[in-house]
Amino acid sequence: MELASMSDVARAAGVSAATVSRALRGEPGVSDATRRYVTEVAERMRYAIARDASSLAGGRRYAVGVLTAEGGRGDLLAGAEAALRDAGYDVLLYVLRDRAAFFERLPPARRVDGLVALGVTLSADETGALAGLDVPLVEAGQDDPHDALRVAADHLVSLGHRDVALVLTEDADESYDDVLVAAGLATRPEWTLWSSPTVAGGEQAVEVLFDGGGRPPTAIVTAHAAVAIGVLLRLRRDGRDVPRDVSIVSLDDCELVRTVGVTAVEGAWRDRGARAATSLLTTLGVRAPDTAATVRSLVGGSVAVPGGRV
Amino acid sequence: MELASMSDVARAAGVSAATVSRALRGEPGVSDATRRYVTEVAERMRYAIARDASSLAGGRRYAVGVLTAEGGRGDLLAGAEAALRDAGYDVLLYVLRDRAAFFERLPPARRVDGLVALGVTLSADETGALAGLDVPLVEAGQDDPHDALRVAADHLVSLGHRDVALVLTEDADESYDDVLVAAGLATRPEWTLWSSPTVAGGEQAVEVLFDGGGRPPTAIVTAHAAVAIGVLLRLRRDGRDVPRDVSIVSLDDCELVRTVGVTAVEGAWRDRGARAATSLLTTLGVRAPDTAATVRSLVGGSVAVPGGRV
DNA sequence: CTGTTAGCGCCTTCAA
DNA sequence: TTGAAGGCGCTAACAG
Repeated sequence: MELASMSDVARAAGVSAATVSRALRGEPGVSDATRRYVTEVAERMRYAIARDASSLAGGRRYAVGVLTAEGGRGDLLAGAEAALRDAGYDVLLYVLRDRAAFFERLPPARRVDGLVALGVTLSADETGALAGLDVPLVEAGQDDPHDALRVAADHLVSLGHRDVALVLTEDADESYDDVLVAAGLATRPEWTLWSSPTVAGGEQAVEVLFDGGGRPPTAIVTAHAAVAIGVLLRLRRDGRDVPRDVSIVSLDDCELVRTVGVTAVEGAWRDRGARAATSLLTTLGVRAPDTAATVRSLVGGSVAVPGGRV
Repeated sequence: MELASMSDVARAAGVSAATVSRALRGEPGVSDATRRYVTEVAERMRYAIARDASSLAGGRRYAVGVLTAEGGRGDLLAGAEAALRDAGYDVLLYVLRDRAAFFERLPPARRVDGLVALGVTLSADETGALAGLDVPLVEAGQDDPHDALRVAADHLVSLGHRDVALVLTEDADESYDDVLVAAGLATRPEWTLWSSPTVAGGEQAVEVLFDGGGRPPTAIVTAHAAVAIGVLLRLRRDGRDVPRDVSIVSLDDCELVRTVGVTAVEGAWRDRGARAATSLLTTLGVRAPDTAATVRSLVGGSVAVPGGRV
């Protein structure tokens, strides 16, 4: 038993293939009754369109290529995939290993309608090579976590925290303090630190925050997951209880922080991927389904009211 | 300037399209000279085959669908992608979110030559639904980490460890002890534990290993990354130095353990993904490139000679 | 609103 | 060893 083709459906429905095509794609020029009937017949026959043929005839491929780095973030990818699939696009995955070879051979050539680069920073030459494919390209990854910080700050404030320290990684700027201020928090210069995006960076940040003579914060927000882990480890080693003595929030949500139990702002990375995909879809003229629905909330157990019990 | 099509190449080379097709695909029936010339012309024109047309005409799609779970392992995916791409196959990514909808609508229908399920356990019904696609399916994820344990055990033995404890997760069986024996280690019943695949599980394992009256091990091997983290945290909290007092090896290599600095057996997950893909390719009749080249070694800093300094 | 007619770019017979 | 012809399943003009 072969899979049903469009002409099979047409025959079964007693119409022409063109009508089936129009009906199924929601094209105008088909009566409601016909469209309904054809749709029903197609479903009953479990008809699945042959994209190859469709692409060949229509010129559009209904596929986008997603470029990721080896060891890239899975949630970035998942977010993009979700948005693309919801829009009816196939997702061709390209994991960049041998970059030179990739940009030389350009495997996505003639295979995709657009490209999304997720968490890979493209050089000018590489961007130029991709331009040869003659399809739109969207890059994601340079986005900043202001939104996530907003969520975290609001939550901490609602719990009564007033003394919140911020451990940023190198690519951040002072504008993050503004978010804290907007949330109703007082900022202090010594509570905004920069560290390397590593566990060691987090450990050092704790030293700075608690060794100086100043008042120690009741909560620490980190921009990077590894830093959050470092903060946690150092606080514990110093005999401080998390979250009783100090709360921790990671703006960077990943398997790592979840497993260790650090509270993180959820969905930030998924969002980025989805936004990139949506942006590309818009360029492609597709009215992309709303992405705003992504949940952004806190998960984890490293946050409590300041100085008290949970 | 449009992209060159096969007939463009044919015209430029002064041959028929059929000859170009045969030459480029390595089909027999073309003189060496012609093949070389055609290949050269195609390269010069930067010809890229239109897969849509190729699939339509040839019946094979040169694409396989990869099913992954949301939040699935990136390295499993990367391993599969590498193997598939090396074999000239496109990789269609399907992140399973709404499983019911996925198996009802079956988006890969008529789009792939085969399916690889990575880290998703398929129910009988789901497998049945996929069978309707009439393409081969390979699942990966149930593989066991005996190989990784072998690497870890050999390394620990070479450092002089004799007392090695094993913290397995629920899906493991006693056969792991055999690997330790083969590596020249003495096993003891109380040194083989089962725990939940969580940080808490690792912490509890340490309690059991060190609170009992028996001799404590000098090294702990865990099958799961989160467990390794738990072991590390608990040992530290108990005032034991890692790796001076106790070495830790995680058979499960991931961002998590690397970031925290736990030694892990590298490449295990990549390998699984690649093996699954290779297996599928074999089913598809493709002589898959050798995957054995994947490095399997130890990375990280949580291992030292027993009882001594590094 | 619906059907008919041509291809889309390639692979696969079949002849030469 | 090569070329010519047909068709894969669908969409996009055209007619009705």
